[in-house]
Amino acid sequence: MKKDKPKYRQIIDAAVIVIAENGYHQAQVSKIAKQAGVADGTIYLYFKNKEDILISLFQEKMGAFIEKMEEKLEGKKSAAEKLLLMIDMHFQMLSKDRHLAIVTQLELRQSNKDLRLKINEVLKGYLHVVDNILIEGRDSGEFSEDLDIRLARQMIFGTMDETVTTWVMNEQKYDLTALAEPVQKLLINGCEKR
Amino acid sequence: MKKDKPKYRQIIDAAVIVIAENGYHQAQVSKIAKQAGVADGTIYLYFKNKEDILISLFQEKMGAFIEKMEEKLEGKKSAAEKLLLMIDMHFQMLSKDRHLAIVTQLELRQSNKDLRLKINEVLKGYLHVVDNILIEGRDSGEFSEDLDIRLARQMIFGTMDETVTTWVMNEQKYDLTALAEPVQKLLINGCEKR
Amino acid sequence: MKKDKPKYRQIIDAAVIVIAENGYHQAQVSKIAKQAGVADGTIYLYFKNKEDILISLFQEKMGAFIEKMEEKLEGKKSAAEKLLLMIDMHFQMLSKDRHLAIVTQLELRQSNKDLRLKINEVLKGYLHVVDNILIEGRDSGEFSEDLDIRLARQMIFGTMDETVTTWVMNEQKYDLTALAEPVQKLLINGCEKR
Amino acid sequence: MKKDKPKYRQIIDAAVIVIAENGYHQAQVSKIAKQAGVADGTIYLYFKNKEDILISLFQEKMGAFIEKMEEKLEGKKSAAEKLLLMIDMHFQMLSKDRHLAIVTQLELRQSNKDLRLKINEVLKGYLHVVDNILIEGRDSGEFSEDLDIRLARQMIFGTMDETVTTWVMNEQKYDLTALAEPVQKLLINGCEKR
DNA sequence: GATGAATGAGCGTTCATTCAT
DNA sequence: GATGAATGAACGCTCATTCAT
Repeated sequence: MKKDKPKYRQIIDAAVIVIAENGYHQAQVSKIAKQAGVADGTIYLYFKNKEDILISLFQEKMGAFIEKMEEKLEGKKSAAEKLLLMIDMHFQMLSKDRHLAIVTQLELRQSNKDLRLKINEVLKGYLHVVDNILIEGRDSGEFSEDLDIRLARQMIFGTMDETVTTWVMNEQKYDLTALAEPVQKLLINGCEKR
Repeated sequence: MKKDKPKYRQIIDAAVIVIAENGYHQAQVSKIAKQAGVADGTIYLYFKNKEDILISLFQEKMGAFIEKMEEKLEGKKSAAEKLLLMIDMHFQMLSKDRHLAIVTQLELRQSNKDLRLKINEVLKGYLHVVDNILIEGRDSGEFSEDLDIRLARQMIFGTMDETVTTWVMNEQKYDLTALAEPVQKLLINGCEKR
Repeated sequence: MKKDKPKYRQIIDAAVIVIAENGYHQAQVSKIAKQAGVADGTIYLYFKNKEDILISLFQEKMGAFIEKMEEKLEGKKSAAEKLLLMIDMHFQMLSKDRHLAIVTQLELRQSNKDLRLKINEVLKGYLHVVDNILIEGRDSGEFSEDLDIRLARQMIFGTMDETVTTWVMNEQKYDLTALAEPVQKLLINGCEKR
Repeated sequence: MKKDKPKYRQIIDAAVIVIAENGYHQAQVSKIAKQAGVADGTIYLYFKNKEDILISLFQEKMGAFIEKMEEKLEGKKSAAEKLLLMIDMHFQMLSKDRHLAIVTQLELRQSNKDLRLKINEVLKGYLHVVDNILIEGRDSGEFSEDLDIRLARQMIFGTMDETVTTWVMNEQKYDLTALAEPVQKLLINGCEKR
């Protein structure tokens, strides 16, 4: 399996660094190869084409993240707790790897529609995690019984995404993880005075 | 003033159509010129360069939208009503112009960081509209008194954006405007049962 | 006659200034028109095309110069005196008009072969002046009897031209006219000790 | 070293031919690549840009020429002999390569000021050769003791250049090398009868 | 005569991908 | 498996010239 050979990860990690430091459109294959310490041609022994590097990058990082999250979520009882854990892990993952944050929030979005459709495919795993939390919360009576799962999921995703993107655009100047709890509260309670 | 001449709008409208139908990276200047019914060189009598077309496009469409919205908002009393009006107008604008929806939600995001920074500049006007609604709601006692304006704004923006993008990615198959009210309710009440 | 209308000279003078200040390749017709205070299209009422402006420029400036020189040369007796007068007038003309010097020595040479052939056509008048001085000197016994007129003319032209070009390239920092006499002596006596 | 690879010379030689046959402004990179038998992109593995081809062309041809000349000059005793050798070699180099003659005398002069400044830089090596001959001649008593080296150099350069340019403009119809001796005599003796 | 908006042909350069070694 | 030299398609922009007013 190619994915288990050291050069596979080497190239993906190089791609994250090169894209974060140079921007998507200045991340030429030759630069990634140089950063990875391999020849240009070697890239094509491990990836079908440049797009394949980016999809694989997303799959590797996001796949590992979702797996880890599902594990941890089992330890939590209420939907509210699960939601908080998810937001917190999401913010922590991106806080820890500033390169990855830039790549996922800014650079990878410059890819064309095709690539983004494939990225969405990967995101479906994440989506199911959110849906499960929401369904669980609705069925247990924690959340409103007529909660529209799809809309609620879009609110949760959209809010987290906007929060992280704003943080990246502000050059990661403040502590993102501190926002996990207030964001969770906001998502659960909404704006209204209670 | 160049902006008042018919060819200015002609070119911008052509750009929206060409970008929506061909994608950002396949929207060559010559294609836009052809669609607008002018010569390639004519473009440069009205715009500094290709990027300038895109910025102007965004300014024209968004600027007009924000203006119209501010006018209409004056007629509403409560913050909740204003929020609903804003979401509804936002969804209606993009529902009415399917090309514009594709361009703002998918294609324009492929632009480089520079262009996106300029787009964000334009968006600041929208941001103020949201902030004003939130502040008003908080001060009037409608919304929670310790509402974090910045976070709430990110939730509102993020949710609307995610909702529209999902709709566009699903090829605009369902009625987006029907979602305005449920989205507003969700933003105000959150997920929790009350 | 178009040449007698004020706009004809106006445009030529504008061309000299624009070319000297912006360089040959940055001397667009629209810039020349603006400098001349006329509309772009007006240029084409007085000149066939852009090349025609440059040829006319050269004809006007050089034609007037040659005429004036021929007049003055009549007052001189010896070929040596005539040679000195010619060199002196040549250096003075270009010393007085720094823009013209830049245009003839540097910028106009960037024109294509066709234009330069036409410029050479204009220069033939000058050439005859030199040839006449040389023939007169040879026949009067002042100059060597087996002087190769063509070679001698090339030496004189070449030396004057190189001297002026070097002066222009050195940003006209020293007094060119002071070189007229030493140059004439050098051309007459050569390098050898006598 | 890129300069030692065969394609480096191949491209330079192709540039000489293409420029000579099509003119400076019609010498597109794609034409040069085709003539050299390489792909367009290959040019950019050996040269920074189009201008770099032209500078390198000049450096290669002129650099080699000056080196060869300095070697041969050592075998000559008197300044007069050295001057003759230099003129002869200059005329022979350009006589042997008709394409190169066209390029250096006509086409390369159409380049912009930047390129010509770089060409002048290369010419400084040649300039030193001439200066050395003149100084030697003056110090040995062969040439006039109050010879102005700078002016004399301008005369020699100017005369050679004008002679070659006239020959090229006359489509190289006569034997240029036959003019080496008469030109040398003229430069040493001047016009005057002795 | 004068205007100036409109035209449209033309080209240097980049970079993902290949393939002989 | 690994290399890296070679490939060649693709495009934004300029500016001399025209012509309807």
